[in-house]
Amino acid sequence: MDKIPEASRRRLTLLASLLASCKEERITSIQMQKMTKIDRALIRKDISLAGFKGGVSNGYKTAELQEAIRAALKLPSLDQKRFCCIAGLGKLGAALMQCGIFDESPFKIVAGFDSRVNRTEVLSADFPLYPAAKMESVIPESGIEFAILAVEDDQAKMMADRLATSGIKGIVNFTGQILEVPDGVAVENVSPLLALNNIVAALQS
Amino acid sequence: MDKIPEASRRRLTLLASLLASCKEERITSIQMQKMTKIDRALIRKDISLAGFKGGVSNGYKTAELQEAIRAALKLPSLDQKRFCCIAGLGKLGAALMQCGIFDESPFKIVAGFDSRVNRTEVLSADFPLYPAAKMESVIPESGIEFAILAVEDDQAKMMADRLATSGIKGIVNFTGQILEVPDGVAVENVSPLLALNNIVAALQS
DNA sequence: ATAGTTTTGTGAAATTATTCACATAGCGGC
DNA sequence: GCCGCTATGTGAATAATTTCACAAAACTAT
Repeated sequence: MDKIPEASRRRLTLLASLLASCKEERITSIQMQKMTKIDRALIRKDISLAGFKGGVSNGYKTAELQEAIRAALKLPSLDQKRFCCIAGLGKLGAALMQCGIFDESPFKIVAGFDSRVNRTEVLSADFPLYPAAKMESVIPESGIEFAILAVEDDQAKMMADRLATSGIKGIVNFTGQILEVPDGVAVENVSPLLALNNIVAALQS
Repeated sequence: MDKIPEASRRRLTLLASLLASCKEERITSIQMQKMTKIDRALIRKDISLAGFKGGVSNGYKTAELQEAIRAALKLPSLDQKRFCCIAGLGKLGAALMQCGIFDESPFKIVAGFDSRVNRTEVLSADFPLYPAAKMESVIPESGIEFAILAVEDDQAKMMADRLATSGIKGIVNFTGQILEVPDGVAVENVSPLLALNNIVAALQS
């Protein structure tokens, strides 16, 4: 149960997500392979890496396995919400904050930031919106750990720097820019453009 | 120049994206390492895998390297646009179609779909919006290859099935559901929730 | 029970990926 | 043109991941 390698971690978070929306009481490595395209022997190895041993001849108990993976990866649960902010309240940022995607999740948006004052005034949310100048004070004071970055590309670098300076531990990057961040800050690139390029590249093989 | 392994491909698309927004004329593996956190020896190996040999003592020519990577991965360029659609015109889908993120890209949104007729009537875009029932006919007829899936979670499975049936080759999945798709259809999961979980898991190590 | 399936958990083997290390080559200054 | 610096390109070494294959365990049905 030492350190789980990155590739396994990513597969395990995917499995956790799969299990979260699985309605069956039990699930086998074969079924998980069908959903995720991950080889079933590898799935079993990953589960074993996560320190779980509960499988039997008709598979794993869904709830038990999910809980084990969440524990191994130290994923947050609904009763210990982790605070996030949205940086950039353009069309995309505004939609992300309003679309309710985080409602049932262990993550809670507690602030929004934009460098254009009129965005923070025009929009409304059930958490406060601040001008970007307040980032450095609001983020540490509110215990915000993670940021959704949805600014225009030309502001991405600057905003990422400021988020890092403010003590943010992870950035979900919706911009098309690759962010250079200090060690200890994790970046997850979810730009639709990058995703499409990855798809095109994958189809070639 | 045979087949590039998936891990290398992903690093190369990242490099391509980095190069696309790099204003310098030349770039070295050391600078790329600083931006991407990929070891510079590995970056050189990947570039070599892509079949490029142009580096010299002061690095690679940015434009040349970018072009070589795009060619090796067969990434689309601005003069051969690839057609996409958006499935799900809720807050997030509508924002994605309006926020202009694809404007300067080789991808072009040419249709939007939603199962709620009033969404397709209320919203407007510079491409047509259709009720979901039209998917199976519009997608093949318009030459649409890729889809952005931004429906509610409870419709994700059904919509993914229908997209696959309609001949879609790749899905950028914004939903929290893991999609089971036929072979030959690529899925890229960009759910912000999955991204946040990956970040939390990464920070543990 | 018992026999027949099914699926896990895991060492060992095979494969793949990454890092090392260095010969080679371009560039800049003198 | 020559010397020192810097960075590439790449075999060889190392490390890691994935696949294989099978004994052990647990269900099912009779």
